[in-house]
Amino acid sequence: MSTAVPPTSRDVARLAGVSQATVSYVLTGKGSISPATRERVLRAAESIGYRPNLAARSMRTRRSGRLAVITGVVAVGNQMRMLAGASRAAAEAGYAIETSSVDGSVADRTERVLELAAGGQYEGILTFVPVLPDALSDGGDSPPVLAATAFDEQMRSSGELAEADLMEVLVHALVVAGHRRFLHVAGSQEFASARARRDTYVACLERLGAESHEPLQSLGVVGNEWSAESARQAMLELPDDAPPVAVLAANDMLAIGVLRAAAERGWTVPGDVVVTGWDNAAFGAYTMPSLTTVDVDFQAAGHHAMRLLVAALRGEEPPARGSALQRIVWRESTGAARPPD
Amino acid sequence: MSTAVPPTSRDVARLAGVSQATVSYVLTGKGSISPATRERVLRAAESIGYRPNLAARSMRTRRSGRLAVITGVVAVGNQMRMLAGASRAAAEAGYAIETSSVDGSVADRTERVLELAAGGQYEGILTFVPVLPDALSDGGDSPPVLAATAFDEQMRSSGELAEADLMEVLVHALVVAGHRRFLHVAGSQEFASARARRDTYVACLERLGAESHEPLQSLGVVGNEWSAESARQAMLELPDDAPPVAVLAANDMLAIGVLRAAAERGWTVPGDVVVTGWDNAAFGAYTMPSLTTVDVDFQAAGHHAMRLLVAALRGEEPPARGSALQRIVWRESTGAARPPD
DNA sequence: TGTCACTGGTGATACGTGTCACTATGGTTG
DNA sequence: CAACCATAGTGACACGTATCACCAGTGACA
Repeated sequence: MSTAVPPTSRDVARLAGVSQATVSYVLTGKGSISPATRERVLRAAESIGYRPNLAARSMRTRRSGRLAVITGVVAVGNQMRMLAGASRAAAEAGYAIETSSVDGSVADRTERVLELAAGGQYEGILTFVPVLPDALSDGGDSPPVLAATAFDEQMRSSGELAEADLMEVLVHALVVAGHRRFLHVAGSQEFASARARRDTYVACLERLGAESHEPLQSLGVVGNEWSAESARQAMLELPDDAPPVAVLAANDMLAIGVLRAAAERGWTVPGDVVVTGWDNAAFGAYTMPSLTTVDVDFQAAGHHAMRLLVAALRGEEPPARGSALQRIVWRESTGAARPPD
Repeated sequence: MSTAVPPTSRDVARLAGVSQATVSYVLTGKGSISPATRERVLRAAESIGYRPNLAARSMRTRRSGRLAVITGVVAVGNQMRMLAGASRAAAEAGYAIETSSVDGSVADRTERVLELAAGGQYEGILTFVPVLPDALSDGGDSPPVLAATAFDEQMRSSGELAEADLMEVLVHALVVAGHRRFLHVAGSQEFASARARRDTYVACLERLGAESHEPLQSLGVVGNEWSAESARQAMLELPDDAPPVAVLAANDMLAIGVLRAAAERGWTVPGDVVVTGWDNAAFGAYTMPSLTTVDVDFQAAGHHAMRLLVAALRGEEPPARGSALQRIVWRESTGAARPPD
């Protein structure tokens, strides 16, 4: 009752009255096979529930059909959704993905990626957590390694709309709403997304400060990790005369730390302080006050990342990204501020 | 420069001056090989960077060495951490895991699991999201399918400490603190964890109601999904004379919906209402007030789940779970309530 | 001394597939 | 009618490993 031997292509061949080679040609669609025979083979395969043995196929073709995805346990973005998108894209391209979770320092992660790349059982590697540039490659001798966190830089260099551009929109809207003093709570600068948001913030404030008629003040940039606690600490260290101030946090986890600290200091939000986050985490709509944030389509991002990887390992042109993946969600934490239009 | 053919066991054999069979025996540790020869083979393998071809091995052994993990995108627990734990356990047991993300109804998920099980390329399947019992099996003809969400039921039947028992501790502590009116906001009853928490709550209140000198009132159980919005709605529908009431939510996402609704209704927490969550989500320490919750070691849970699966497919006894994976984290949302000791 | 058990190792084979080289069969053309 | 070609299909082989059957040598023991 236990081990029913799975049917092979020879079984199918016997049943269809053809040779095993013919079955193989039918299934790969490569040889020249008459429609009648093709039909007969397909029926035979169907009838006995034949499924090609992937191990044998992969030995013959020397392609494993497997991709590795490196995930972390850091509370950044929504890796679960990215994974879902990547998983779907991989399936569409005929690949299976294998997940490898890794924490530790960026050096540890890089080490792990190199190890996986050298292992030779993956055709490509996609990482959701940052690694040192040494590990990244787009082909050649070793399998391509792509960092999903490096998008922004790629896009920036390729002239596409960078994902952090919405940071400018946020700042503009807050200026229009009358805010003059700004603070950015940055995320771990290992992440390209954190760097992009920070850089955009800095550049934007500089430019506005130069253009503006009224004096615009930046209290600078604080923080260098993704934890709510670091954001809270940064807020608690602000001088007493700080508010009113507009705090732009690099993600929602930092933003909730800001909210908490404001409450602890007796500052009202959005009265004394306004706050924005990023990522549209599920809890953000239910904090008091609810959190203005940037909604990111993580599933689409994961899907796109995987398509980029597949394109790279097939030597195809990288697919263009679809429509905008992000939009600002205005909520209570920014008070009356709204987009200019 | 492109395709350097990877070395095979024959290359190792030639280099070590032995037969290919000997190399195989050394690497699998099965034959009788002299220490000297073993050493020589290992050195040779090391020197040319030999790695066994898994496809060839798996064809020969008829074992794929691969397990599938089904994840969802539902905001329950911390699947990322569970995945990390499961990933580690699988690696320890010599298996590779392949992730497949699936959303949709429980029927869709079940369909997908059955499909993967029938595919024949996985030796076992672990699912983090609930599926219909039809799909679950622990061996026999098809590969074993184990639902990581069904733990509680297994533990309950085997007499171990059930994970929902801390619900009783929560209720007790709140009774001691003087609370007399209770409400449970339940999660999706598809999940065994949600059912367990609900059942424990109901049983506990019934028992206390019978024993107690003072009248204990349960406002019943509301909700049947994991969304903060459903919890909020449930709270908004409470009659005006409801507080003071102690609200025990099935997880932190529900709890933050409760907090939000309480604020909207003008009820203070923990003054008018006290609230507890579950899972110790990262945001829970930073809400206003911070959230009393149950800390769950998801990584250990995922690790344990994978070990159960591996034991099942090897026909071994299921490993006993280690020490307690859960503990209550008392925070502001329950005011002065503390454990009895 | 003959035999037995044991150690350390070899040669051959099968796993299931994709693909190369080749053949038989008609059909078309000179 | 001979020569050629396209079509449809076959037989054989190789991929890299694990394992079975077998063999040479060595010491122990009757």
